[in-house]
Amino acid sequence: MHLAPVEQSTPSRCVGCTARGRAVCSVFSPAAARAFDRLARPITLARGETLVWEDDDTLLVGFIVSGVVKLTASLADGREQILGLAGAGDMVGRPFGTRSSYSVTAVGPVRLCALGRPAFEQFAAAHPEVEHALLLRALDELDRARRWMLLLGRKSAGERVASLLVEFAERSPGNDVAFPLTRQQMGDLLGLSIETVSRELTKLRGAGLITLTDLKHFRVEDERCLRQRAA
Amino acid sequence: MHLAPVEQSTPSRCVGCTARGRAVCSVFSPAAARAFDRLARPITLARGETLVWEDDDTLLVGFIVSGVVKLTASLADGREQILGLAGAGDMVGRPFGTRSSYSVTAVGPVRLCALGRPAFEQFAAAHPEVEHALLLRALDELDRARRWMLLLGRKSAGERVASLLVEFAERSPGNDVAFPLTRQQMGDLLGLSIETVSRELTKLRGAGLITLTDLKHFRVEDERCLRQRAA
DNA sequence: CGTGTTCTTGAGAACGATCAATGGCGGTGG
DNA sequence: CCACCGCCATTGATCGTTCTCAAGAACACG
Repeated sequence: MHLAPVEQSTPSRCVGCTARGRAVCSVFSPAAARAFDRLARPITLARGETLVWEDDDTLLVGFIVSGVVKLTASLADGREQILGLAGAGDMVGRPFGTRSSYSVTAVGPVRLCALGRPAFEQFAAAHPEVEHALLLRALDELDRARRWMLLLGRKSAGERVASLLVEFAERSPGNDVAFPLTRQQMGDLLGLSIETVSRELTKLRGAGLITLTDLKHFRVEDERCLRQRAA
Repeated sequence: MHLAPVEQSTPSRCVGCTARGRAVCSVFSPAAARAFDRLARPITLARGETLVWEDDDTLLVGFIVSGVVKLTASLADGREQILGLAGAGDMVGRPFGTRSSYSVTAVGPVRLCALGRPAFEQFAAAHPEVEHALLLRALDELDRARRWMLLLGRKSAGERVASLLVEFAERSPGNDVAFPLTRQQMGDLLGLSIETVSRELTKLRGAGLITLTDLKHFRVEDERCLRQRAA
């Protein structure tokens, strides 16, 4: 029969996607995956490239396949705040809204899977399980943003840096952790100057809580104490 | 006929609800409204009463009918940060998650409409239009939280206070605005001490941008300049 | 092996917190 | 009705933390 189900003849690219397990896409039904596949196209960003600009119309929604992007907001005089990081499986962009209130910029090389915002909105509306998954993620992100507000509003510089190192350590398998960010980016995330970040790191080193093996790597020597300092 | 549609005989309390137009409930189908009505019960809180405690299990989801609640997180030594305010029509609680990462406390007398978290989750899952509305709200809240992160991380005390006054003014119809918060609460929201808030208010008064008619009311004299100071 | 970038360290200034005292307002009870 | 009390807000003086400016060191790149 040459009238075999046409779906079989368009194998989904999603199937082999390395971010599949972590992304919203994991809840796609086979039909949804095929529909998504037709709409999405791959995009790559080099380090420093910006996908969405603050205050611009959001034309795209993307799902990160690999790499890390930062979400940043800034003031007229150039002061910048990193609002969050997004990695493999995370969504970037703002469905159901026109203006983006932040920029999305690649921290390193990034691959993602993008579609037009209106197309994605239609797709989501047609698949309640997708909207449910988006809701769960949005609520999680909201919790994370709010926890960060406590850090920005009330924690001291030392507590902020310790908190960040704990977060890095939690995301890393071994005891030896790589800084995924430059000092400048850590400052922008913590609401501190680059010099203060550096000084607090040397304080922690001096206290024996961490060792800086390399400029880009550290080792947690006393996790208990480090967590305590994170307050 | 005594077999008239049974739905007609259980009029929905939602129908007369004053928060109806602003809440997620506005998208309820008649059937959804009746189902919601069976599950929800009214709750009142006095000023200072806490509905949900930080780090506690979230047992309830509520929709505010009138009044204002604050969402707060705090550190072991008592430092506190207000993460946001919720008013008529807003949802409080954390569906689809067990632990609340913040407390919910009444700023003044509050009336709300509450149901058990699991019951609400089932209800939401059964009504995709409700989940869609929740998603839109969650994304909006996320944008607001992130805008606040820029304030907490990078704005000066003067800019923070001006930003807050602009927000108050935007929510008020006339030029004469009431502070919905005490100085302490404003400090907790802005990540500042109570004294700094007070000093910045007098600076703005001295500059002629606002007049403090009463301790609890101010008038915007130069909105353009005030916005400029909000950076 | 330079050259540019990033990181560290230091000195000084500025900003906001803390401590302390005073003033204003509302509620309560005599 | 007034006096008292408690809470909230303002103002001042001082202290500490963090930022800014500046120089030098370590590293990454061609």
